[in-house]
Parts: sequence; structure tokens; C-alpha cells
Amino acid sequence: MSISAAATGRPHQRADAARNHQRLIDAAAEVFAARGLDATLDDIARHAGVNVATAYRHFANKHELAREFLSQCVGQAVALAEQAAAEPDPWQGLTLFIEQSLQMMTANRALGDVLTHAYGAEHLAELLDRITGPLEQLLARGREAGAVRPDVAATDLAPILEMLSAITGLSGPGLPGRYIALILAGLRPGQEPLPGQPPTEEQARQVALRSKPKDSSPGGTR
Amino acid sequence: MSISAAATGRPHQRADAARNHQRLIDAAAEVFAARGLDATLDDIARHAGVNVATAYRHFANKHELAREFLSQCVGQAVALAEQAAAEPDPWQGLTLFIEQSLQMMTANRALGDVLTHAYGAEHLAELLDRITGPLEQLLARGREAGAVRPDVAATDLAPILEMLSAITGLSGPGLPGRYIALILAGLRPGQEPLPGQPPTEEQARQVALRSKPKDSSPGGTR
Amino acid sequence: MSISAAATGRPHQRADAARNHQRLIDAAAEVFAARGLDATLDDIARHAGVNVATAYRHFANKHELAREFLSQCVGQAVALAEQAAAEPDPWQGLTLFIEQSLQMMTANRALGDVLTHAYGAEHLAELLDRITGPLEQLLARGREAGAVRPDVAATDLAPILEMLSAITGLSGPGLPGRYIALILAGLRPGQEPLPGQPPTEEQARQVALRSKPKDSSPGGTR
Amino acid sequence: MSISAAATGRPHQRADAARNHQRLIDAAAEVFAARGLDATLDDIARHAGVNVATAYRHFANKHELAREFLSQCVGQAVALAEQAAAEPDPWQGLTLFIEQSLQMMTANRALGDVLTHAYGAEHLAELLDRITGPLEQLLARGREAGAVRPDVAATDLAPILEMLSAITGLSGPGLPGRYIALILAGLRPGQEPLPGQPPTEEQARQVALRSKPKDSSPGGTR
DNA sequence: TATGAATGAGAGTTCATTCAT
DNA sequence: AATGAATGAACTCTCATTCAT
Repeated sequence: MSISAAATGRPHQRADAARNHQRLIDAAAEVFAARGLDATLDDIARHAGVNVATAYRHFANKHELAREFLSQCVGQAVALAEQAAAEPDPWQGLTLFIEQSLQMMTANRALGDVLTHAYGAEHLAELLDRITGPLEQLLARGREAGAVRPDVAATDLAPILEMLSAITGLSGPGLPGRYIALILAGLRPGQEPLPGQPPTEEQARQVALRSKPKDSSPGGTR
Repeated sequence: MSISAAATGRPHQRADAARNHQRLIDAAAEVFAARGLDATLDDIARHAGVNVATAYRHFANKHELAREFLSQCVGQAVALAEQAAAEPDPWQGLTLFIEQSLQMMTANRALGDVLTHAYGAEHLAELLDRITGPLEQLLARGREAGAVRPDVAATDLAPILEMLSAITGLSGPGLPGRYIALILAGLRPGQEPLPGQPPTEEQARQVALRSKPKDSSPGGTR
Repeated sequence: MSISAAATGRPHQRADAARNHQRLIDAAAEVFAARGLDATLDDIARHAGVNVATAYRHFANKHELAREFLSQCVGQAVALAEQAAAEPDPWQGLTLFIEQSLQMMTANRALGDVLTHAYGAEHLAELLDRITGPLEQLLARGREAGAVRPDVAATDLAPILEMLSAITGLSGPGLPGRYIALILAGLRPGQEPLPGQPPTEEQARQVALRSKPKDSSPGGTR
Repeated sequence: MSISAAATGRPHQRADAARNHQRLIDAAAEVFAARGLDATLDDIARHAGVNVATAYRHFANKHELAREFLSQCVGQAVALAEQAAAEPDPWQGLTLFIEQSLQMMTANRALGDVLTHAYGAEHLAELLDRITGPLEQLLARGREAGAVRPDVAATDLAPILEMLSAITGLSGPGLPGRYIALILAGLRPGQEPLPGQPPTEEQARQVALRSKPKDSSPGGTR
């Protein structure tokens, strides 16, 4: 076992293979972003400069590739949440989290797409799991400071982000920001209480499940 | 082409043809709603009780059918806007418009799907065109009455609806309503002004254009 | 519903479709015979002069095509058994049945191949079901007449035919016949009793199940 | 190529190489047996605990591996024939040979499979060559002793074994044995003479050649 | 006009075989 | 010599669209 292997945590991962692995994920991000999740693996592989079969050596199937890609995004999002939670001013933290999240989704339209597909469900669960802690803490501080309305919970942020992801396409001077502001305004305290209850984690997870029945189970021919 | 056709201004259309036309649109709505836009034309035709080839006699291709379907939705939406504008209390009118719109999109998941595809662009333009009038009027009254923040315009409602469409999948007691309330709260007056400007109609139209390059021009193989 | 439809028992089967259907089965027989069951559907379709997709309009998948083909063979085999049972001399009937069966398998090597695959199981069941009656009757007459050994049952004929199918490839003057004679000799009376019992229908059916685990369930990609 | 290689008459083969060679053949036997000849080389290599590429260092291609495997079986079969020829009672010898052969084929379903493929032709020739002697001798003694019908030759045993191989799948109390008995009965003397002549060695070899044209020449893609 | 049938162009996936380490 | 990785060529099956009745 080489040093680099120990470093990556994978046994005997050859340099070129590692490169291709990442290349494929990057290509997936780009191509998914450009053409949506319906992009063909062939396209992605070509984009990565490898043969399709090579893609299959690295990922069991298209689902897995999407999942892997999503998994990397989860990492970023968690980092974002933690960074936001570390912000001294909780309102600034919240603003930062939402703005950066939208930016992330804008830069990577595939993200919204993936979330919409069943692929996402699994990793969304992981994401929510790891993200709820820091965010809840952030909101708590915000509530105490009177900066955030008291009836908003961390799980509310999933639908909120999902909503914002819908307008990532909007281009124009400060345009998506306008709606971030709108929503942030709605999160301020001193307003009529929100109806209903914050979604459970289970329900929050379902935001991603608008997807096509046919695509829900891997193994489908298409 | 017969004389009567010339007389009516439309090519002579037999009664059953007209019936099939509508049947297909209805079937499209149902099937798109159930399976998303990836549903096959075969499915739709079968659902309508006709043959695929018949569908092609009525619509040049799948895009056209989707467009036609969207066109009918436009009608409903315009009606909705007019109904809202007629409401004595402008805030109630706005609330009604947003709630009913979401309901329409929830009942018909395809709508959100279609909007997301390039299909929508053309008809979205028409929609915005016809809807802006009543809504602007509604908002004007709201602003005057001090019920609505002064810096919101009718064109802002397009992104807002698009955002809400993203969470139609959310199920739970009063769940989508929770976020309608959040957004409505953000529309109230007495808050920090929104950054930027309301989108132009052109920009509002682009909300729908996140879509796949490949699908943008009809005639593509897939 | 046309007259021809009534005749074929299928609703509105168009002439060309019916032709293609049979062509495909014939092509399947030929191509399966030439290349074994691993022949591609593409090959078969090309051989039939149609597009693969057309093959898929007629048969849900490769399995179904093989099954359909086998089904036609079953018909022939049953006819053969009935013809043999009608023979006045039971020994002659038995001889005829075995000889003709072998001939059928020789002319159509695919038959043996299909039997060997899991495809066959289902239709083999049907075959055995419909064939056992006449053959048992034939053997009964043979036993009474002292022409056939008393400890042979109709279900013994399945393994016997399967054995013979193994040598259909043998070419030479009267060559496969030599082994038919050998087996017929073994069926004569006045010899040491055979060990064990005749197979149950269930067991007889299993002759066909030597096949590859992977191929046993339809839907496998290969 | 080293000196020691020249000395041994074989290219220098490291100990582990020789071990891998045998391991691969053993793995081939097992995997072919379990999954039929369609098993992938990857599977076989993994089963042998080596990499596919290593398999290719030892065998030019899949065909060669199968051939090599068959070659080893030939050895066993020859041993079997010699053992049978050494039996004092010729009938017992014949019975033993047939029973053990069937057992060998049952234990190793791949054998029948390989025989059925073109792979076998070459080695089958070798087999027949080396096996005919002992078996002819055995049959001669049987004929003299009046235990075996006079018109059966050693080359008849090839088709006979091939026939029996067809029912190796039969499971049930004493089930394959029942048909061995049937055939042995047919080999007894005092019956109508068999039609035709025993196959020439050339013809006997052809039993194995029912196989797929595509696969006959190594180098085919599949 | 409406239908049943046909089709070309993929899409996802697998595998025998070769290349680079 | 042996490995991990890469590849090209298939193969099965699907679907939007067109053709022939």
C-alpha cells in the first residue's frame, strides 16, 4: 500500500484512476448542469475524456455517479452551514447561509435538478442530518437576539432553499437577491405566526421527491 | 379544404376531431401530471383513447402538445388574476391569487414541469402579457391601501410563483401554506426596501428558461 | 373486425403485421438454429427484413420470441404424438414418434437449444401436459401387445428425446438412426427391469433446466 | 528468455506463474460449471485470485482457457477408459466406464458445455485418439464373452456419451441411472442389428460440432 | 381521418481484450 | 510477471416520429 493510497483511504488507487474519478464527477457536474440529469453517461464520459466503460468502472450506474456528485455538494453545504453558525451575528449568519447556498445552486444548476430527482433522497437525508445541528443553533441564537421570528425551525430551511433553487435561472442586476431579501424579510420577527408546524426531517426530505415514479428505483433502463 | 372551412376561418374540423383535440390535451395534463414531462406520447394517446398517429395529426410534436396544454393553463391563470383583481380587499385578492395559483400547480404538477422546460417560454410571454394588467392594478390598490409593500411589482409575481411551484410536492398538515404565509409576510409594507428592480417582462419570462439546450428547439430527436 | 381477423382470432391484425410476425418467428428459428440462442435480436430482425423495434412490437423481449417459437414447436410435437397414437401397430407408432421427433429437432437445431434454456420450461410444461395422454395410451397398447417393456412410462420419453437431441449434429449415412435403434432396442420387453421410477412430470420438465442461472429470469440484460 | 528456460525446454516459468496457471484452469472448471461457458473471464480470474490480465498472460483468450480445461478432462477420460479396460469382467468394465463418464460430466457441467462448443473439436480428436484403443479392446473382450452386441464399436461410445450428457441435469432417485440402464440394455447381444455403420473417428468428432459459427474461430469479439 | 405498424436513433450496460504501471 | 485501469464493440430495449392501410 503506497503512501498516496493511505492518504486517499483507498487501497492502491492508481494516479490516473483517481484523476479520472474526479474528472468524471466534475464532468458530471458540468454536463448535468448544462443538460440536466437526463444527460447521457456517454456525454459525461466524453466530456471527461474517457470511455463510457471507464465511467462504469468507477460508478455502478448513472444513479451512482449522480449520487457521488451530490455527495460532494453535501460536503460543501455542510461546510457552509458550519461557517454560518460560526458567524458572530446570527442574522448575518443566516443571510450568509442562504445567499451562499443560492450561489452554490446557481453555479451548479444540476444541484437543484438532482435534488428534484429521486437520486437525491438518500443524500438529502444525510445532508439534513448533518446540517440541522448547526442551523438550529444559528436560529436559536437568532431567536434569542430577536433577529429571527420565533416560529421558524431549521427544517424550514429545506423548503426555503428549494424554493430559491427554482429561481437560480433568473439573471439581471441583483435579481435573485431580490427574492432572497423577500424571504429574509418574511423570516423577521414581529409578524403573524406561520400556520402549521415546521416539517419533520422526514417531510423536509420529501421536498426532493417530486420525481418521476419510473426513475425512483435504480436499474430502470432509462 | 372545404368551403365551410374557409367560412369558419379554420380548416373544416369534424366534430370527433375537435373532441379528440380536447381529449388529448386533457390526457396530456393528466399523464404529464402523473409521470412528468417524460411521459411518452403513446401513453398520452392511449389515455385519450386515440392512437399516437392521431395525436400527430393534431399536434406537430410533443412540444406542441405541451404548449397547447400550457396555453389552456394560461387561460385559467388569467381568469384567476382577473378574479383576484375583482376582489374588494386587495390583500385578500393577492392572497387568493397566490393560494389558488399554488393549488393549480399542485393539482397539476405538469404545469411546473412545463414551465421549467423551454416549451413554456412562448406561452409564458403570453401569460405575462395578459396577467400583468390585472395584477398591477391589484398591487396598486394594495399599495394605496397600505397593505402591500410599495416596491413590489406585478412582474415580481412570476418568480414568486415559480418559487412556490418548487414546493408543491410538500405534503403535511398545512405545509405548503406555511411558505405561502412566509412569502406573503415578506410582501407586507414597512420593511427594508427590496434590492434591485422588479424584473422586466423579458426577465420574468426567463424564469422558465433553466431548461435543457437539447430540448429547446423542437425537432430534436430527443 | 374483418373476416381475416376473425379467422386468426386476433382483433384487427393487419396483413403485413401478421406476415412480419410469422417472418420473425421463422427468422428466429433459422437464426437460433444457426447461432444458438445467443443470437442477437438484431440479427433475427435483420434476417426477417424488419427493424429491431418491430421485433419488439411483436414480442416483449427475446425470451418471448423464443417462447413463441417454441410454442409453435409444441404444436407440431403434439400433432406428432397424436399421429403416433393413431398408428394401428403400437411399436410402429412409437418408432414413428421417436424418429419424427428427432427429425424435427434435426431440422431445427434451435429446438434442442431452446429446451436447454430456461425459456423452455414453461412451454415444456405445456408440451408434456398435452403429449403425455396420447403417448401413455400408445405405450399401454404396446405393453399389452408385448411390444414394449412394461416398466417404461410416457414421462420417460422426455429424457429419451432430450438424449437424442444431443446427437442431431451427427451426419453420416443413417447415423442418427443408429442410436434411435439402440434406444428402441432398450425399450423392448424381456430385459432386466430399469432401476428407479419414471420421472414425474415435474422431473421430466427439469430436463430443460440445465441452464445458466443468469438467464433464468427474463429481464436480465445479459 | 533465460538459460534455464532453454534447459527445461519450456520458457522459464516462475513457481507462482505455474501455480497461477493451474489455479486458472481450476477456477475455469468451477466457474464454467456454475455459470456455463458464458461466464466472464473476469469472474474466472477473480475466482482464481488473480487479475484478468494475468489470465491473458497464460491464455491467449477465453477459447484457449476452455481448451486447456478440456485438455485436462481428456486426461481423466483416458484414465477412465484404461481403468475400465483393466476390469476383468468386460461388461462391468463398460458399465463402469459409462457410469463414471456420466458422473464426471454431471460433476462438471462445463464439460458438456465445452464439448458442445467448437472449443472442443481439437481436443475431442485427441481424446478419441487415445481412448479408442482401450475401449475397442474392452468391447472386443465383451463381444467374445457374449456380453456385448457384436455390432457396436468403440467410436459408438462418443455419441452415446454425448446423449447421456444431455440428461446430467436430471435429478431424482436413481434418475440418470435409469437411462444408463436403458442404453446398456440396448448394448446387449441378441437383438436386431443396428442400422448403418459405427461412425468413423472423424464423424464421432463431429458430435461436438453443433456449435455457433460465430464462436468457431478464436478472435471473434464475443 | 384515424389506425396499426414500422423505424432510426439512441441510452444504459456489459465484456473480451489491451495498455500502462 | 502481475496488476489496475481503460477501451471498443456489442447487446437489449425504448421512444418520438413517419408510413401504409
